[in-house]
Amino acid sequence: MVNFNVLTKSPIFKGLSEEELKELFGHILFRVKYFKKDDLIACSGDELLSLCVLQKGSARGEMIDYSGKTLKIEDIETPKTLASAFLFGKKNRFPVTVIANNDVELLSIPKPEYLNLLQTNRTILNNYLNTISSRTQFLSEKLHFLSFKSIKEKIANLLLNMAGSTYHSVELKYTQQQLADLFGVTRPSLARVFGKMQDEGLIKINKRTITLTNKKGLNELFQKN
Amino acid sequence: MVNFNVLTKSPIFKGLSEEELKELFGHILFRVKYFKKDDLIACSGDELLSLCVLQKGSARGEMIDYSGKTLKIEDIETPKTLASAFLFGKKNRFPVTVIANNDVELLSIPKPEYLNLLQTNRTILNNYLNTISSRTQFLSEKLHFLSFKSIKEKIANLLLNMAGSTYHSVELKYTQQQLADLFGVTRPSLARVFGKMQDEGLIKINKRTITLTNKKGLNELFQKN
DNA sequence: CCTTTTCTGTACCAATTGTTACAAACCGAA
DNA sequence: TTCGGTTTGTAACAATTGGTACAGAAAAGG
Repeated sequence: MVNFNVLTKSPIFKGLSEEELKELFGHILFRVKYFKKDDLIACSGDELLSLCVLQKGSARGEMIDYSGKTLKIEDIETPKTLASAFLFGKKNRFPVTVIANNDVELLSIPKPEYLNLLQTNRTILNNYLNTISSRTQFLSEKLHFLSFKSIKEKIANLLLNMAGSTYHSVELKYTQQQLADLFGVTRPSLARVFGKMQDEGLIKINKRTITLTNKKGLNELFQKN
Repeated sequence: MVNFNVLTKSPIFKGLSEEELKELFGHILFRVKYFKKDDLIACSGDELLSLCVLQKGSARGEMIDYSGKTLKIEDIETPKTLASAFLFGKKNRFPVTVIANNDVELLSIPKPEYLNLLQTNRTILNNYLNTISSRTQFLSEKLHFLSFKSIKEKIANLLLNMAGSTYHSVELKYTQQQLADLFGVTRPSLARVFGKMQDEGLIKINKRTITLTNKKGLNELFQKN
């Protein structure tokens, strides 16, 4: 049975009332699939032929390596959609293997039916476009951030971003450890670079407050590429 | 004037005939904007309020750093769309500054009108969904690839991907230099790691052909994370 | 105030990669 | 074949970062 109340809270159906949803679902084909704990919901590489919305329970995405061992895990909670960014496009296949964490109810709408929904209802179209676009933008930002190779560049980028063109000092909201995790480096390495940048006269550290004493110099770190 | 012939070749209008396009464009509002060489088409941070298709000329995307100097460049050729992945989503703003390389004609369709097109014509909807989804998938892959930190991991990932589960030897289609550029590392560093992996008995190198002598060992490189 | 925990600065050494340089191997064209 | 350019293997050294450890500073809690 479709749980319309849950669906109204999902990213792709938000903004619609239960009544509107019921009306829309009266004109399309769909299925509700049931899984028990540790059931296989989808396999990495499976073609995505329908939009899948978790309306009950939670699932985990697992990466399987070449020898068959589980690698990384990502969790998918209740009102969310499975691999929504992979429903269309050239490689419309599951990037991960999806397994049920507990009793799971999955609303499955075939791609053609979902296209009907998108063309019928502007809110649903807007929701979907915003969802996948936001994801693209998130990935773009992440990728841009990763383009800074050295720790020094990462710090410079962070500080210049926080300061903008007006401010000359910023206050860090993270501990060194949190910042190190964010950068994907070790804490001592981060501290070392901070110290070196202070020695070089680029910044001045006072507790969590960092003064950008040489903005021009910080900028020049990016020139040599 | 709209050049419908060019538009039929653009990623978001392909599959439609000139006649169909003319018919569709008869029901929506749009503009054609003209730019001369080095004219500013859009500024980084500008809100994206309309879909922009290049129907003549070419443009370049420039990143401006904090001190005002130009950093990186990306080229946009004729039948393509400007920042199509940034039309929707939370941060629907230009990620780069766009400047005309020569005489440019830009078809500009306001967002609400484009939404009408998407709802009216299934081909256009499919095209757009495929376009931005493919981009997301491209970014996802790139990001996944960047998650391998060391050169050794990158090589192992490449080889295991090329070999799959059936083959035990692969032939590289790139020179070391090309591969190094792809990985974002220097050529000698890459060669060094290749040599070391051969010494460790993981692979065997014969010209461009690489035999995976120890697949299990290659896999284990990813375990320690 | 003192104690405990957390955070920070720093030192040391190992591992990895970049940089530069050079010679051998390879390959296509004359 | 010989020549010239490209590709590859390798070496030596520098720079960066990771890993580990430890002491002092700061913060939190009694």
